[in-house]
This record gives sequence, structure tokens and C-alpha cells, in this order.
Amino acid sequence: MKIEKPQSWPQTVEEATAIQEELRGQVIVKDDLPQVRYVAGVDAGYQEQEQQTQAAVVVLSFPDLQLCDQAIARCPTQFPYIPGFLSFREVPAVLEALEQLTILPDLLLCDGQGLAHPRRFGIACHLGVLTNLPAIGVAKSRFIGTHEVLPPERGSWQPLLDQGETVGAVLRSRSHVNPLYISIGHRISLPTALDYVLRCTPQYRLPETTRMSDRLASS
DNA sequence: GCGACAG
DNA sequence: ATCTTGTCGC
Repeated sequence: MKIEKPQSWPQTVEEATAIQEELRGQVIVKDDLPQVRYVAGVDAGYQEQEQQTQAAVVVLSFPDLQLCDQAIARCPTQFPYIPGFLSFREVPAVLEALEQLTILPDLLLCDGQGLAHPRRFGIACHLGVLTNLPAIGVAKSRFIGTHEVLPPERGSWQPLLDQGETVGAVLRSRSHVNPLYISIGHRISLPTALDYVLRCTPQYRLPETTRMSDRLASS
């Protein structure tokens, strides 16, 4: 797919913050997606003591979740890991990988938060806005926000609150297993996002998209 | 000032 | 994220 990549990437937290505050205004928080036929999973891994970032993207058919396309890209890691700025180290490589895709995905499942971010602009929002694709943030652990106790059954969920605002949801994707932290990335509502995440998670704790891109990224 | 802190 | 084997529990 064709992507309009930024001309340059920030070198400081101040520059990165400015970019987040500028782009967050472009996030669409309501459903604005086509019929979903292909779902993509994106993830990144690191090699050579984090000097190299390798991104992987897989495209699965939906709802049957069969692998249809995949791509890998590697580039020098160009931003340190600082909570709140994860996207600046992963997005450059992920965009390179997405460009190689033959199949245009209808929805992106990202490893990390979307709106559940201090400035409401986690990696799922960042990727969604830069690609203009509907995107969901699927994180394995909490970053910000609080929530009520969650029933142990698959499918149960609770809103994730931060400063009186619903920034996402905590979702039990498998009974009696640690929940997932779901938030809006771009062009999708929270209820719809929860539905897609569950439909992409037929067996394990993590969506098939995430499992497959994880495996590819760290190889 | 003291913790917390996506991947 | 990454370093890493066997082991505990549903």
C-alpha cells in the first residue's frame, strides 16, 4: 500500500510531544470503516541490543483469520523507549513494512494503546492517522487509567477511566486469564473495537493477528 | 518528593 | 522489548 510518510522524525521528547498534540486532533473516534474483509496485525521487535528495529505485519482474512499476506522491515532504532513515546520507535519500521503489503487491510490491530495514553495519542492512533486506516489499540498491560473488578469470563469488560473520561476498556479475551487493554486508534468506536478484538481472538489470550505478527517481528 | 510507567 | 528451562496449574 502507498503511504505518505513524514519527512523526518523527532529527535527530542519536546518535538515528539508537539507532534502528538498536533496529530491527535485528526483522530476519528466513531465508526468509519468499510466491511472488514482483511485484518492486519502489526508489531515490532528489537535486535543487537535495541540498535535495530524489526517490524512485522500480517494480513488475515476476516472472519476466518487465514494468513493472506505478510511483510517485514528493518531499520536503525531511532528513538529510546520512553513511556508515552513508544510510537516514535516503532512507527518508522512499521510504515516500511505496511508499504510492502499487496493486500490493503480494512482494519489494523496494533500492539499497544490508542486513546488510553497521557496525551490521548498512543501508537494505534499514530498508525491510524498516518495510514488513514481504521485502527485499534490492543495492549497486554495497563498504561494509564483505572477500572472496576472484571468478571473472570471471556467477553466481560469494564471501561478504562482516566480523569473522569473513558479512554478504553479492559477486556477478558479468555476466561480466567489476564485481560487485554483495548482503546480506539482511529475510525472506530469502542464497542465496535471490542467486538472485532473478540472475533480475532478465537482461542488464545491474544488476537491471532498479534500472535502472528509477534512471531514474525522477533525472528 | 514518591511511585508508576504501552513495548 | 529482551535475557532463558523447566515447571506449576487449569
